[in-house]
Amino acid sequence: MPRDSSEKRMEILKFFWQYTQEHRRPPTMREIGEHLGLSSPSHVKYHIDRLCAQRLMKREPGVARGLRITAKAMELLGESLPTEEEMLSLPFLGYIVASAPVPVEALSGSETIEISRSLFGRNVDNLFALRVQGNSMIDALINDGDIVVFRPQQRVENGELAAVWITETGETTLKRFYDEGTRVRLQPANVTMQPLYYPREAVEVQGKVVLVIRQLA
Amino acid sequence: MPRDSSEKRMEILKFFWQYTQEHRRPPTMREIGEHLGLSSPSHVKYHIDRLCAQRLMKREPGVARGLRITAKAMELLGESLPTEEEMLSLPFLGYIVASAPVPVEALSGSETIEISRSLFGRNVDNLFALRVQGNSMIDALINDGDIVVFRPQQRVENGELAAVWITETGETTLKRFYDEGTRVRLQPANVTMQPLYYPREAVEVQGKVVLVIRQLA
DNA sequence: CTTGACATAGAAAATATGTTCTATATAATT
DNA sequence: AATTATATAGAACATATTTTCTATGTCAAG
Repeated sequence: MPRDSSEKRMEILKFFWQYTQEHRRPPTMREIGEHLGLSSPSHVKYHIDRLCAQRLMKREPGVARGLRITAKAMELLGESLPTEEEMLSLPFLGYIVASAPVPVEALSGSETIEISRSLFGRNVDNLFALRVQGNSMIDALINDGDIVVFRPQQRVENGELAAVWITETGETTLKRFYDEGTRVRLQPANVTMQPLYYPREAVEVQGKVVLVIRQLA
Repeated sequence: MPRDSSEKRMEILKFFWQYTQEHRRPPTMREIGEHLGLSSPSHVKYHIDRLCAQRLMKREPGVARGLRITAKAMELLGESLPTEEEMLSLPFLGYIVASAPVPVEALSGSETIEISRSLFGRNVDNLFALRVQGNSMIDALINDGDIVVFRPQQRVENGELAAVWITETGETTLKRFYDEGTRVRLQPANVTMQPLYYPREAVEVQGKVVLVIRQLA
């Protein structure tokens, strides 16, 4: 009885995707058939051929498990295929503190943090991540323990959140940055804390905050 | 001439990885042998078997292209394997508002958001994500536009951030949840806003906040 | 020097898997 | 009513792939 077989084909795509995720290899036609309850491999091939005609799948003739799913099919499935290109592996450089910032030496750890590319804009070069220690940025909605991702840059607009390197102490701190002409003001985002003032050449902006991640439970 | 065959094995791992990336399926032993210049499949199997013994690869006997590379091998290769298992594809269900919460119907979108598994604890079943609209949770450091990830659960501790379904309006809202015996209090985290009170059976906790993500630039 | 572990090759056998062919049934079309 | 496209099954076949077996050459250790 020819039921709605477009649904059946969709089921094939879905199964193909699942199976590939789980086994790290494409399924055979028989495996697909088994899942769908189709008892002959030729029957599966029949549907596969149609899926290929619709450009929802692609095959390399003659190779075992030589099936692929196309981007078109992925859209149809509503999956955003998390390929390697979609993922960024950011260096996770340790802690950044407001009061007693990390020495730059610490900025060489080998840990990384994986974050989906889609959470960022165009330029994702050299992004790096730090974990915030202390609650000096609480008014900027950044809490103790939050992970902050920075885009490296030497200049930021006044008032932006930035990682700032203080030459004389060799430490880096997270503050709101204000260039006031004769000096710069590093402003904690916490009403109970006082700003720091430095000559402009005594500090160096290392990057600006582009993402904040907070783990709760 | 028995050269340094540990290097040869490394080459196998490397080729396996490359091939898998490129073709979206594991290579056969013959394909590996061809690449390495080994002329017999048994020779390849010989090395593969040793790689398996070292737990650098894994196989399912009898299945064509039934090879895998282990995490241990990935480390060896210096690749940070952003595999599917390391990634979670959470359903991104739309917006959640405090004042005028989304109707449940909206909770069926097909968008997803990719987040690294490592940002979560043990249980990552059925996590889902919403984007916050409005600033009613500002005191909880959750801002307009933030992405919030929930773990589905029916009970939360008093004071925890929860997605709560209000039966009569058919809407879901993000609040601090307090069970006060005769009633429940849904408390916005914004001093300028008043709490909502409901009979306990009029609301249903849908999940608790486990992650907050804020994109800045 | 002998022994044994390792690296290699080739062929043959055993399976796994894709492909082709024949046949049947239903639904839509002519 | 006849025709055609679609959906399905089963068997047989061809080929891809893994697995087993036998052999040979090198090297290190006894």
